[in-house]
Amino acid sequence: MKVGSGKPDFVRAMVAEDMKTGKWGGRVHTRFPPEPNGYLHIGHAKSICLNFGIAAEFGGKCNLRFDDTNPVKEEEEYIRSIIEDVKWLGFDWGDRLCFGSDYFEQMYEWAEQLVKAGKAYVCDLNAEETREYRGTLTRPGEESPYRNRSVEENLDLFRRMRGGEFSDGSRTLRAKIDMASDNLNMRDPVMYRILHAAHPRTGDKWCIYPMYDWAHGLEDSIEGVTHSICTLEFENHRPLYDWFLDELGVYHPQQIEFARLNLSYTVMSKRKLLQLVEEGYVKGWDDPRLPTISGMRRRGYSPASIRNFCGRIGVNKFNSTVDIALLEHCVREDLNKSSPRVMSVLRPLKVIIDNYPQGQVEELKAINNPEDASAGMRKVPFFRELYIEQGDFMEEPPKKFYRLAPGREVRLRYAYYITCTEAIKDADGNIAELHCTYDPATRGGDSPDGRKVKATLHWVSAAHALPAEVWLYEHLFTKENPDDAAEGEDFKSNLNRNSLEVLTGCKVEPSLEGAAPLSRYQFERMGYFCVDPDSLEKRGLIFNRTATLRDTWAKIQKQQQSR
RNA sequence: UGGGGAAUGGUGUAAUGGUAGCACGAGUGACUCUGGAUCACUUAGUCUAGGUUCGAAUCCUAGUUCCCCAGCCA
Repeated sequence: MKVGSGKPDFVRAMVAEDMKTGKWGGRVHTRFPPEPNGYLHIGHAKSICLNFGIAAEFGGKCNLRFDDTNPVKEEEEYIRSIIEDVKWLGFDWGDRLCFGSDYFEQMYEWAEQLVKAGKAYVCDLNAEETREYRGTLTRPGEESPYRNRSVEENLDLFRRMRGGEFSDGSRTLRAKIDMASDNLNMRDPVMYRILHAAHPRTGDKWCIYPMYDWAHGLEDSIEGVTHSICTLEFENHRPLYDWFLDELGVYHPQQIEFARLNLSYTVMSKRKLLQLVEEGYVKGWDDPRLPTISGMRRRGYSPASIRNFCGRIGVNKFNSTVDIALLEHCVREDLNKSSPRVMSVLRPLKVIIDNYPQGQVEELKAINNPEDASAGMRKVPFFRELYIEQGDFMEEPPKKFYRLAPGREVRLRYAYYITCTEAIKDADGNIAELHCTYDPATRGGDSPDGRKVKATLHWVSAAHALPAEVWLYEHLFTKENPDDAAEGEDFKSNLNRNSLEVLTGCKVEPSLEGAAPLSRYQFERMGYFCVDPDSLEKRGLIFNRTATLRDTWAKIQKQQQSR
């Protein structure tokens, strides 16, 4: 599957160069290595598209690998969701579903090898002492008093660590590198810590667990990865990645770092997403307002639109924030071509066609998708009583308002021209219903006398419409950069209070009867909507708004108001 | 103030010594049975200062700004 568009980014250029020089024997093997401690988000999608995309483009392979080396943070549920999300995005790892934990035994043997070579030692410093000995950014560290234990003692202690003799945090296995290194990662990094915790996959077999720096390169090496693509913050870790593999003398992949994705008006860090979920600011990991893959799926994003987005944003080595408008553009672009049109009234206003025969029903032909002739036609019922959108009528229309008003004629899409004769108000002075007349000669929506109208409205038959609930979403945050908060406040203070608006009493076209969960539609003139998975079991039809359509009138209104 | 990275329109990205291009956004207009879509046009950029060169986003020097690193997280 071709994911990228146009010119190769610097990673692809590197891979292409390696193919030319035969560095890896003509092989390309990447991996997507999530830690199962949260749900995947659009930032991960960038990495997924990069890794799987490169493999596909160069005739290579890409593994899905869980970097599950920390049992206290990782859960089965996350593994399940990650598998589902990567698959949904359209990628295939074949039989290469891998787990770092499957290599624990091999990693342990390699650790013993380093101990025997005098390159690793058991250290009795606790966490706080370790930190003190490490020094600071500008001051070199000091060597641990346990640094020069004999190989025999280290081996004995390390085996007893594995055997469960010692308590959590009481000892570590450390690489013996250089406490004076400018790179803090090289100041005798911890390889193993003691953690008497059950692991989702290995149960209680282990009470020592490998650290990322020790484990990751080994996982890549074992799997025969050629290009180990990770994010920028690991650039400082590459010397360590290389050191372990070199000291072991094993197959040595190349680590390449790229910048993670930032998106305006949202947050991407797992920590912040977890906080929003746990503290109830959103309804769960799959809340449609979240940039999680599951949230976007529920919102109505298509896998193709996400892949397309990832191909457009590029890959680089500097931090940047992509305008969320580009993401929205990508969904609209895809959904415009693929989604069936339907007429739904979100905020209904009753219309009575006074001169339309009582009890009569006509089935009018409507086009399912003007962008796709193969989508065919459908019938929509027309009736004496209808609903139109409240916003499509104004008693005193301002300039540039083309829609219905007293005495004005408009077209009902695929139906008739109607003219408003009277607006009935309720006790509070709100418009309660409209009386109109229709012109029978305009059946289907065209006037034989060539008469033009300025507006075409969507509508539903009051007798046939289905009730529905529609959830409208706006950006989760009011600020482009949610972290831009006042003194003493954090990103949560920038949460958009209007990010969700629940509309009840909506009226949707009868053809939507039994619409499948997650199916996507364009509600004409209103936007793209997706059937919420909770729909059927709970309160009947529920739709999530994926994106609005471009709304020229809303723009004019805004301009008029700001004047 | 140690080390490692990086700077191109509002935003994201091309141009590897030879016309600064594309996309999103914004604006204007055309068209339209979705004020949708589509199409056309416009807008706006090489971090700064020197230098090399016929010619610099690209090479050199100095500076500025931003990001990452002091978890027994990944």
